[in-house]
Amino acid sequence: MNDGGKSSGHPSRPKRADARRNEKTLLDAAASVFVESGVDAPVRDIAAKAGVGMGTIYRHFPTRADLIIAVYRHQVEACAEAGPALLESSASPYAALKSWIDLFVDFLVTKHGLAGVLRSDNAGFDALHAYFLDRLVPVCAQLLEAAADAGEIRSDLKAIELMRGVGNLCIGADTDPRYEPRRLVEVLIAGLRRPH
Amino acid sequence: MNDGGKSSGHPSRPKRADARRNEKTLLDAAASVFVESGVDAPVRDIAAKAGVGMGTIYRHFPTRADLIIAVYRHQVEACAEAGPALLESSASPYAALKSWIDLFVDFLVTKHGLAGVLRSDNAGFDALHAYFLDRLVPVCAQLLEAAADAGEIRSDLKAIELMRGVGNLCIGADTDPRYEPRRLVEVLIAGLRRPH
Amino acid sequence: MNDGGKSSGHPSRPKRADARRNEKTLLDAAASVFVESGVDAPVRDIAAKAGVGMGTIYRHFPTRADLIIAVYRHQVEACAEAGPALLESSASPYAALKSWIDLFVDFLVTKHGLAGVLRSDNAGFDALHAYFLDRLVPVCAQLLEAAADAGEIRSDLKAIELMRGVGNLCIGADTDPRYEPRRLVEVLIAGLRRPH
Amino acid sequence: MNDGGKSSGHPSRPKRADARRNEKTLLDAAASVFVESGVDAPVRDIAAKAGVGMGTIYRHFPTRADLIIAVYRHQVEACAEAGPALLESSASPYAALKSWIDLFVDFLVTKHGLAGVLRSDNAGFDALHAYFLDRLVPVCAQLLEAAADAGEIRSDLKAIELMRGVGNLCIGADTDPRYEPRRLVEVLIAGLRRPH
DNA sequence: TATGAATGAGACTTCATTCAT
DNA sequence: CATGAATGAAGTCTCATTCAT
Repeated sequence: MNDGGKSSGHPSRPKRADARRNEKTLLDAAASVFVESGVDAPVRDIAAKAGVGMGTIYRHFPTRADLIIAVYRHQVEACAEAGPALLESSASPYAALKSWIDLFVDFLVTKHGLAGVLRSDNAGFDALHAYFLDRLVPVCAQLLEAAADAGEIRSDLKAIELMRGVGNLCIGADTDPRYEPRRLVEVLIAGLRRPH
Repeated sequence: MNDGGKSSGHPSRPKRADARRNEKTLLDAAASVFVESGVDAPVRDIAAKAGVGMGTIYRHFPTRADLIIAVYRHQVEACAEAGPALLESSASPYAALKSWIDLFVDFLVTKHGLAGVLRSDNAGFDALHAYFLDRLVPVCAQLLEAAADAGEIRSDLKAIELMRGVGNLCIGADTDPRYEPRRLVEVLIAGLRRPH
Repeated sequence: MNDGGKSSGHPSRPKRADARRNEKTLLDAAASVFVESGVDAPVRDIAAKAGVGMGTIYRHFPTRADLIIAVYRHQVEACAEAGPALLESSASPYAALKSWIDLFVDFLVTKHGLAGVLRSDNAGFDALHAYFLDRLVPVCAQLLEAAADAGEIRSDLKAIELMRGVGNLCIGADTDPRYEPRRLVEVLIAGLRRPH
Repeated sequence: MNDGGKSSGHPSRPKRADARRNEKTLLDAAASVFVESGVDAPVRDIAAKAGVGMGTIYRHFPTRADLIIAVYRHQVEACAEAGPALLESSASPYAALKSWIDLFVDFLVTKHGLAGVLRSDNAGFDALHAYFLDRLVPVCAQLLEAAADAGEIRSDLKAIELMRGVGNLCIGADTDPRYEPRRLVEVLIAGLRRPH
């Protein structure tokens, strides 16, 4: 994981520490600017925020999609890891589901504009979408299945649908302070309960 | 093309006759282009779709907001009028609410991108938003109240919240064929049912 | 270019009274708008000021140059006629020259932007320029010659030069209240006095 | 212009020289195009003349005013510096004044359209106007005062007025070969001579 | 003949992206 | 490798001018 004093001629060389640090800086800057100006923010703004030249952005993330994907990968990872933990520590699978959804909502709402991208169907965003779902849907599915198995909720709604719905409900929450998605998400989750 | 009942033998193009319905044409074209490209679609595209010059757009709708507002006013009117009728013809207030929401969803989903604008808080869109809500929220509120009075649903969710939620759930339904908002809306509406 | 009512085989037909009145209205409106917005003012503005459609402007003055020329012809006529009268009523030819130049300056300064056009070399303005000079230069030349003959001024400056100079000195007087062209014109005229 | 400490090893320095050369090119091109088409010339034309993209214009001069100001600053500087030198090397203050005015006229006439801007009162041009006067008026005032002190000329005309007058007399000299402002300026300066 | 809606060229400005340094 | 200057496509908006009624 380091190149010590080694120099040229290395096949398949791991990234240098400073390069990784640079990439981290870029992602933080991009996330921050996305929050302020949306995912269409000028590259120049992101570069400025990161304190690097625009060329550096392009070096690390050849296309805007790459950058956005990287930003989301970063965020998604943290969320995904929280899923199983909640299932273990909660009173019931349904409670765990609710808690995880809350986490998911917090995540989306806090990260300004993220929900908006989630719905995007722009070419090149498929990769983001795919990864996002690949990583999070299983977690959600696990929670959903556990609750269904416990007889707490209906079992005909797929995890991907639920996540999409929750994601959509979060759209615009950041720009409109009057909009409170949590209440609606609560209603949505309530709608999952097994009908008598 | 047509002479609208007039049997005059004009050999030349009835250009001016078309122009009389130009505004309608413009609205239809704008709605259509909005569906395909969103409300930020180039004015030129809308003009091309309508078969008119760009200047014509600006003549009728000086600002983009004016155009969008006009497009929505057109759509909203039809939807709003359907509300009371449904309440009368349905088996129960809750059924009427469901039907109206279905109508609303159809409306949003069919008119691609409309849901996206509904959430916008851009300057100048306030007028659109205001009108939209002024016209539709009372209708929804009436249905909601009727259902609440009948004891069919909980009464702590405001019409504006519900509409916002339904609107959000419809975002992206047009561009992603895999996404079916109706199921989620159904779950949301189910979540309204009075808890036992 | 413009030969009044003559066209395509018609014998020179005099204009109808109402047509002439209409043209007068147009010229007044154009002059007024030129004062406010300059000679590049939108045709629509002029039409609005005159209370007619834009097409009417174009009917009477096919090109912008035609309109401007007409406006100036109108103004120039009045100024030209004042020349000989002043020569007769003044104490000396030089005094008459000064008075006429004052008149000319008043005319230019009052009619906003007129001086600016006078210097223009745009195609189509040649006709205006030519007429303007044809009508005014002889008047100025008469005054100049009289003063030179009286030994009051040097005789090596042509009328056309002097008028051009005075015209130029008036440029911008309308838009910049701090600029007072009369003092400079006075110095210029003083510079004409026969050197001792 | 070298980078001084060449051995210091600053690798991120060389671009500046190119950019500065570019700016010079831009100013020259703008001045040239202003001469041909006036200060309202399309940015595209200026960019084409300079052989650069339009964006380069905007990078260096965000607004048109900035560009014009820069063009004038460039020209004005050279003229201002010539003032004191002339006062020292001329036979009399009046002679120096005449020479400087000649220089000023040459400057204005050569740089087509410059005189036209001098009279502008458009918003944003205040800065240009202010700088222009700040830099040149004192020079002219110095010459004027010296001549007045020497009893060669009347002392009631301010430098700013004289410059404005000379500037105006130069308007159009470039586009109309028949117009020779120098003769008129000579008359104007002659008009300054102390009357007996 | 008068009207003014429609047209569309043209000017402005912004940024994504490339590439010389 | 990093930088940021340069490019130029794309979008907005304004009017001069035409022409159907």
